Amino acid sequence: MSSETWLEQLHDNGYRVTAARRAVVDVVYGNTHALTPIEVYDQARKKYRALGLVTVYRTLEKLEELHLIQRVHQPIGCQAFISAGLGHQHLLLCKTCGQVEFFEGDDLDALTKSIARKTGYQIQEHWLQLFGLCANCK
Amino acid sequence: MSSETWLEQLHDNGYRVTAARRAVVDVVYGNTHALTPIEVYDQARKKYRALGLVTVYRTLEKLEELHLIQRVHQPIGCQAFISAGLGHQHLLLCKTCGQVEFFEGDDLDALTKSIARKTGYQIQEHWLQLFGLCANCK
DNA sequence: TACTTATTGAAAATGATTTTCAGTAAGAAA
DNA sequence: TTTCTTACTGAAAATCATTTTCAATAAGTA
Repeated sequence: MSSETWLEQLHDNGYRVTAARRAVVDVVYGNTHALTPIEVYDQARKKYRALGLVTVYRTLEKLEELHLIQRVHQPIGCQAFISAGLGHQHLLLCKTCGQVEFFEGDDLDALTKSIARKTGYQIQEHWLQLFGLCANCK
Repeated sequence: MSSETWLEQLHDNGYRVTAARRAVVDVVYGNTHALTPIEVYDQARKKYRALGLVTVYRTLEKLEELHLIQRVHQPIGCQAFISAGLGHQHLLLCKTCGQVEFFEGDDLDALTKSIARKTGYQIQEHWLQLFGLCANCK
């Protein structure tokens, strides 16, 4: 499994595989840090100087649409993206270096049902995120 | 407990209580819907026509600093604010009308410890949010 | 190899937020 | 009360992120 997978996905969905998109995908694919569009732009331009920031925005939009990346919400801002986890996964973020870990196995059924009963809401989805310090930063 | 409480808090922290701030506080205090700066501006101007949008931004900033309001993160955007809950509370949001409910009593200790062990992270805080349809909208 | 049309980067437009600034008014002190 | 300092105000300008426009280019099918 490599970044080629993402390029194939783009192709299979009717999008063209271009040098600009390769550069963006190469930066984001498998990166364990959440990156903003500008950060992607800066890193990708090291490999492909002619890249435009607009193309970064457009490519991230398509990758998100194909569920290959997902937006990361943080106290400092909500414009960063990370490779999407497989299935129902949650994020653990290092507050210092921005490193991201995925985890699953949260069991919120009991809590969800209890809250649905108390509030009368029909609960459809949940967001759970943990913040802390990674092994390196602590 | 009324919006006067918030005005007192502003005063006690060395900020002045002005007509503009009263208008903003009157709109946000006790409101069960998350409101964006523009929405606060539109509603507050009904009571105080001379209000400027800049002052709304500045007042929201101070209310957040005093932990009287908190920012609400949603799939559609992260610029809205709601009266802050007391203590450690989480949000339940109606996807249709934006109504907000607070809840507490999540017990994530077991999960948190297990993930800390697996990842080597020192976990400091967590975000939990539920989304669904409120009793009216469902 | 030719040809259609999606994609590109640059520039302009947009929208949200922040800064600047000179006039105003809150509220402490007299 | 009145005075006086200075925090606060709204308008306009500046900034920053994101989106749209557009003519040139190149992906990839025919």
